[in-house]
Amino acid sequence: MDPVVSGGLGQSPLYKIVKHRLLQRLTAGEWSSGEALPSEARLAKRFEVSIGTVRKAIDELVAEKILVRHQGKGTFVAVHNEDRTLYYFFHLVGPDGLKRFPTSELLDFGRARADAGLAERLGISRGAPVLWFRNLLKLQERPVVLDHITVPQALFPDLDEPTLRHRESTIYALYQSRYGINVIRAQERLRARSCDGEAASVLGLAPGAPILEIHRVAYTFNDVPVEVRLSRVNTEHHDYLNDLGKGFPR
Amino acid sequence: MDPVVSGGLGQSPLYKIVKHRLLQRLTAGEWSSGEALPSEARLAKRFEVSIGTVRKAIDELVAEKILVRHQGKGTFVAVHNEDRTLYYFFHLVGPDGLKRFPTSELLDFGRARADAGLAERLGISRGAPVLWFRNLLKLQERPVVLDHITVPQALFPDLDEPTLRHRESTIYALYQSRYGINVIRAQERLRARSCDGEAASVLGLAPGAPILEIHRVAYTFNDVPVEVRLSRVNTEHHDYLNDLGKGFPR
DNA sequence: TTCGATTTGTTCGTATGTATT
DNA sequence: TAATACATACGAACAAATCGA
Repeated sequence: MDPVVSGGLGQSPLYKIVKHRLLQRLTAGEWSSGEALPSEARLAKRFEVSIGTVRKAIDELVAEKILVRHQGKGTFVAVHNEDRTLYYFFHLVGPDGLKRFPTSELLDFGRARADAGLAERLGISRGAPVLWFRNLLKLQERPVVLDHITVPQALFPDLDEPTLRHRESTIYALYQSRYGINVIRAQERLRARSCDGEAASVLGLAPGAPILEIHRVAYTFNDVPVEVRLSRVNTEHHDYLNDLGKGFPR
Repeated sequence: MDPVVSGGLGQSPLYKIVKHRLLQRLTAGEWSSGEALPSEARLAKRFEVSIGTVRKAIDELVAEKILVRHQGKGTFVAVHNEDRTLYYFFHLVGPDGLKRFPTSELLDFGRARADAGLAERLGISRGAPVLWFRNLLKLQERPVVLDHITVPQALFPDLDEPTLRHRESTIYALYQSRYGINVIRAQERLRARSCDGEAASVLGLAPGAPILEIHRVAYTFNDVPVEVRLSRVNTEHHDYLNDLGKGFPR
């Protein structure tokens, strides 16, 4: 049952197969975040292909921000701690158009079971245990985002309130460093809604004021969902910035 | 003043120089939209580089959706008429998550002069003549988006109301086919706001209802701005869909 | 239908340049 | 300085898709 022969990618080009095998090793945790992969020459030997074929496979993984190359040093598993990836899933900017690092405050933490909708979005069974928590993001002292985040218990066995509260970096960096889960993709759906009373008071808005709602599902390798998140954003003083046509070199 | 030697890219790799020269020819209109470029072998001869170097230059232009390759046929200037690019700048989906082609209705058309803010965003001088028009988009008979669009007069010399009203495809396809202007990139800033009375009536909402405001600046080659657009979106029944981490192959 | 010419796609190999340690 | 690693550039051969004779 070698995926090279049987898997979903029957008659694929060699470099796609190499890419797939690299993804498998990555998923299996052979190289953890921040760690260097073997050199291209070594990988070429291991997979018994030319170095150019390995490069082409890595090219795509770099384009997908799963790997990072450094000339003279090596190829590394992308880390969510670094400037390059830190703002990859964070789109809010002030009037000046610059992204700033938000401060984060954990509000609640709890356990529950997945209802039908949640189960479908998380790819788990109905009634499966989940963890949820609410998080408040502030930009320049001003409360801006109220997040309600839900994850499958199974993927984050020992995740609890103090772990979340005392984390060092972003939530996705925690997923990565502590649970080996790499968020590499997300789908967001944005809409304008009226603010309910509680969110209003947290965000410093009048009840009924317009807010931006963002429903996000975050995925790891192979499109496996790992998190569902509802963000409610006060867009009085900040915008959601979206660059179209910038997912390319330089 | 050959950019290879002097231009902004002094000591660049060869393939970057080839890419830059291709962009120049594109801007100069040597190949118009939908047209085929010379074969890679011919381009390699013309630029006196290897075919691999030409391929690497074209690779990036394809990643930027400026060119499209078809095995066995050739390399073509991307056209905004096709499914692949049609929805590139259109992000609204219904509850099912599927994009549908909107119907478009021109509401107003007029001429004005650029104020300070507009001049800055369009990269023109204050007081320069501009054209503006409002456009209503409907999805499944329902009015969803009210666009207020402003462009520099200079780039669209003979653009008038009937031309806009009787266009065959999208607005960007018109820019491309009639004025040779390729919109390849845009920056959008989204926020939630309350709806003013007029927009409310056009969009079938109560005055003061929350709407999604999208401020867009659209760019052509070399980051030259060509259009400023304010979209007001009724997100009662439609979402703005944003895929993060999908700007890559397959 | 078949065949051949053309064009892009894949794979290999090699040499050299540049950054890091 | 030397060794290592990625980056660039070249060339060759064959595969796969397309199109017209």
